[in-house]
Amino acid sequence: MNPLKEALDTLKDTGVRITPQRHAILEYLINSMSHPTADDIYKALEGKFPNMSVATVYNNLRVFREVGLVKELTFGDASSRFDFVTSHHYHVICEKCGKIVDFLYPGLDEVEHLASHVTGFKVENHRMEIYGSCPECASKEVH
Amino acid sequence: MNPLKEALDTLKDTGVRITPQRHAILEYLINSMSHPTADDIYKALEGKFPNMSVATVYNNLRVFREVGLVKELTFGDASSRFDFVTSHHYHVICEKCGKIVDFLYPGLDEVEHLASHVTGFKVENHRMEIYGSCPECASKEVH
DNA sequence: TTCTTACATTGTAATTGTTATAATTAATTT
DNA sequence: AAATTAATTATAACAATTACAATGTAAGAA
Ligand SMILES: [Mn+2]
Ligand SMILES: [Mn+2]
Ligand SMILES: [Zn+2]
Ligand SMILES: [Zn+2]
Repeated sequence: MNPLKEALDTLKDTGVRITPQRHAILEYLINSMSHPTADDIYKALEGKFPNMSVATVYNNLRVFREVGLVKELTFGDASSRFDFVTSHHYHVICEKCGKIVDFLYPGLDEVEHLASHVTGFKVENHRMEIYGSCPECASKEVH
Repeated sequence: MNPLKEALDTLKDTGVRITPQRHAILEYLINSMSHPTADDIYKALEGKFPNMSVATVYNNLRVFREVGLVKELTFGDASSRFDFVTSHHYHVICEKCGKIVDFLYPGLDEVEHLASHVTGFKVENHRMEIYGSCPECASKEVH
């Protein structure tokens, strides 16, 4: 089944109304294959929805996050980015141009276990990102 | 040698003037043994420096970051936290009360290597945090 | 010392991403 | 259809941070 249809089913199951705006935001998240900001989405859809409020984008991204359809990525400096949730993965980020690349890695269970053991925390999850220069930016560096 | 003295030497070596405000901010960062926000520092020092501007705190934290004395920690939602740099470590964070605990773990070199291999990035560093409930909050949960 | 210049601090305004609020519109239930 | 509930819109508010201009301070040259 295609991911959009599946996402819409999730909304239906959790009693969240499927509005044209929500449909469009989901569709954009899935098709863009990137990690857009709320503003990216807002701008991308202003052709189709000239009257949509930026608050609607934020509201709906929060709704999607709450039902587990999207993951919010927060990289310190700038604004949040949103990732349509497929399988669990990490991100490799270019510090020069900001490019974000998905990166699969088998879960770091051992780290979570050790952290729990050492600190006494009930560990739920973790985040990890890898930073560096993408091939394009790295090649520009050496000139 | 004590860390404050060492930090002041670093400033001297890099040609950064040691002002009373800078001295006090560094001292607070080292002695508090925590991960304060800029505002925490500002409030903690307003007794000693009633006229210090919040801009001064931000300016100097940036200076300290640039010369490698402090690390800025950005956890999405709230404001940045600042960590006086000692040895490399990770953080375990309570999602209930916000407590932050240092956590030592041998470097995840393997992850960096694989990421570099798979994406072609020139990998520089990574970040990782572990999330869960601290012992106090976890015990409150089960009631 | 006095003059000069560079750096630092202060107070405040501006900026940015995000959220809150109230009014309006749309969808669902009765 | 009427009533109820949820969603959207427009705009104001907010909080963290930065920019800016004016003032203050310290080191170096004369
Ligand atoms: Mn991703
Ligand atoms: Mn720490
Ligand atoms: Zn790049
Ligand atoms: Zn806690």
